[in-house]
Amino acid sequence: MSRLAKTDADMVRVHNRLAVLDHLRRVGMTTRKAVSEATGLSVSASSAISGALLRGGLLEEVEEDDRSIRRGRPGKSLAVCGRAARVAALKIAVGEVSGRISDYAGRPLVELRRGVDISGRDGGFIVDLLADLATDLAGRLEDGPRALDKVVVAVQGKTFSDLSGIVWSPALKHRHIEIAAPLSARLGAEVSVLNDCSLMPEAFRWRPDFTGLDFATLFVGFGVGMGLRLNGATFQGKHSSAVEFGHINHMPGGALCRCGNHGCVEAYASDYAIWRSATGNGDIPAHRIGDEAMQRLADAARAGDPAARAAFEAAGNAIGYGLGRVFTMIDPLPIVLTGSGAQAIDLLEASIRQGIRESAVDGLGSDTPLILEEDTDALVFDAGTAYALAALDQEFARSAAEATEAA
Amino acid sequence: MSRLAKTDADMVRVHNRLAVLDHLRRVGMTTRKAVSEATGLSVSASSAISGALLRGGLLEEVEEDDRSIRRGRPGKSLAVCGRAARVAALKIAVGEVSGRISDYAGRPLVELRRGVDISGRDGGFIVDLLADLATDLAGRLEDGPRALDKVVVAVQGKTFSDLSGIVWSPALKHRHIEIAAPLSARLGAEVSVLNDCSLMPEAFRWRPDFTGLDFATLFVGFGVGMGLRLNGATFQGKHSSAVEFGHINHMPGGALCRCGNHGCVEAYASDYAIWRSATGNGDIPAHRIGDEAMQRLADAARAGDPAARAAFEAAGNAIGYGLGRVFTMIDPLPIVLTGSGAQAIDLLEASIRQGIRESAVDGLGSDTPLILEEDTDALVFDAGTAYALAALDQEFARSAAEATEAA
DNA sequence: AGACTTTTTCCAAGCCTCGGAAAAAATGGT
DNA sequence: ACCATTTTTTCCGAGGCTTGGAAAAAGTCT
Repeated sequence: MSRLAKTDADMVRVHNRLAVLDHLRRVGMTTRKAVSEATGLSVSASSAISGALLRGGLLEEVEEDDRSIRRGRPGKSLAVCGRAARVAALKIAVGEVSGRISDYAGRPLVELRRGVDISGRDGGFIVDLLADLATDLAGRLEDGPRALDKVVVAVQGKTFSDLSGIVWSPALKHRHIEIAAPLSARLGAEVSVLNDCSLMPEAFRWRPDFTGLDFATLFVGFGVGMGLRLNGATFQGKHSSAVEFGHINHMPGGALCRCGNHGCVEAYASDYAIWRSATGNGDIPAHRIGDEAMQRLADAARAGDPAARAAFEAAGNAIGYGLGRVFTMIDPLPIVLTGSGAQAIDLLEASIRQGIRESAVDGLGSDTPLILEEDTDALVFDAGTAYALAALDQEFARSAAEATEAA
Repeated sequence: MSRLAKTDADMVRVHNRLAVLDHLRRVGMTTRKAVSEATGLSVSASSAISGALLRGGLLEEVEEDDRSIRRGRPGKSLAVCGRAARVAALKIAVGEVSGRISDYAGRPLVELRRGVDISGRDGGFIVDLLADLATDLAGRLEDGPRALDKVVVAVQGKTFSDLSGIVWSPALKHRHIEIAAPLSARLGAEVSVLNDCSLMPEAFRWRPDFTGLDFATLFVGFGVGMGLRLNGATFQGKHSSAVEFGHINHMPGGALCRCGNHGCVEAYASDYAIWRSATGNGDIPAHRIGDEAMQRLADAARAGDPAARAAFEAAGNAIGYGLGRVFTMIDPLPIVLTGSGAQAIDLLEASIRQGIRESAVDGLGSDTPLILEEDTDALVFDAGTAYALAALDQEFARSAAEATEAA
């Protein structure tokens, strides 16, 4: 079996339609001419493709208010048509499920959050819960309920690499839970299940300031997780779903981690690890440390409490060494930081950078940009939505032939 | 600037020509029909493309001796035509430069090895040395000297990501040495300079048993280095050239490494580290530990010498933890091991696997296949040759239009 | 209102690949 | 020997997509 597959006219069409859609998602609104210049397509091709996508209902012509006073025929502005689809991003976390429905242009339409103790529940319950959540969300849409076109479920924990369900999650006692197939049957839309942290770089997929940029997203909170954008693609393992940054070993034979190993980054840098270290309690706390408790701990450190200060410093050190190791393997990368760690960045940053300095060759990357994103939930919803939309774009571009003949 | 570039008929042609070449490199020799089946191209297209490549001189029709007694018109076998090009793979190591010229079919034609003390020499000297080596190699070709079409220089040490030269090498005192441009001017062929370890996965590019497989190549010897093949592509960083596996931190605040940091994998697992640990000498030896010295050390360990045994065990442990960290980030991968570490695998394997077990989540990957390749030089030559040939294939596929009209 | 400019649309041409038919090159049977 | 069969190649028309240039459209400027 050869590795290179053939290409033909179909692929050219799909590729170029995707290029047009992709560009419109980035800039929001432009003319056919501008699309042509940005993509390298000829004006004729840009016009033809735009026309097909317009007839297919994926794009719409919009009135641009900002028409600068220039001579010549003004370009008709195109934009992704929100009405073309509805996608849902759902999220499973410890003690909570939440979700958001967005339109095809990526605009958020409704959001819901629901505290539920799902810890002991089985797969059927989870699927029911998600299906109800999605149905309730759809019911609250302004222009009436409407079937979803694509659903993404972001999960704390490890998911199957075929996006079918959950291998293991700290939110659940049960293991190996199938989600995609049964939920898809309930909702009538394709469902993909992914790890929340590894999904996160998708949130920046069309953000102009991140275009072409390789970076890492780092979640520090209940656990510690990472997402990587490398060579313009969100990194996905073949077996596991995630860059298990939290379980990269920091200190051989070190502190006990929830995973059973000793010395993981998470065993120093997660909420429970910081709490455990600051309180001098050697055990892993049975329940999740609340955000308020972490805030109090951070305030104590800021007030000068030595044990708390030391705990945050050890956390930053472990994160820094972890990043240094990643940078040594891959490259120094800008870091988007979120979770409770982002709230305590004042306590962590110095030791993070110090850790990188000590562990990366020539200390390379110790001055890497740290971008804070306080709202983790919004980030996950953005990421899930972007993932869903990108998948829809693919499907729509592929079936554009039918869309054309329908006109 | 959009990320997706346009596609057109030209790209289709290039892609499909590459698919045909790629398949022929894998299987060595087949018929147009078989190519069609393997690539997914129609028989007509396969035939047309083969014809064009044939006229362009990239392929040749060969007599297949193994013609099984079947009915029907026998297929004419095609193969990559060795005469189409000459490529050189050169290698810079501590105290030695070497090289090999191969034909376009990848068959080795001549090889040379030359011991030279290059440590204190500057860029001009290195370029002269490589140019002379290449010229001497070309002079020894059976069918007379001939200009090279592509040259790859594999270097121990860090190289520029634009393949233009050496940032730093343990073989050289000078830093920032430009190689590609001046050597290219001397030899009349494009020159690419890459790190030897990160290049190594290329050696397996067309090996059928590695098709579609993700794996890592691990060199343990004078230094410690790694190459990664991920998603069918050899991983290259944007800034540095290599997966600096040897400098992934193993133990915070641990043993002193040549790079100046403390606790790198290399500071435990490289020849000098093992030697230093076994002899109880705390300093980094000024000169390279010879292969014979390492053999003696290994034999001592096999004979039961406790210090030597402990040194090899610590080395294996550091490698194992390093692999565990890589596996946690990426995925468990098969490992191709080469260098003096491959010779001492009996002393290392247990502690390597133990280290993976202790550092990877659920010990995943501790049973990963370890494939030994004793001949490091051959591996590097194979890799450089494959890299050069792949680059040539790209160029030839692109210019196939001209080749066609020449017929 | 007419001249200019700029964006879109329209159309013939050029390249690929595809599918089917025809040709080519062997084997097998009578 | 000779013809039917089988299998691989080649040939040819059709279809799809992009391109470049010409024509049309839709505004400003004087």
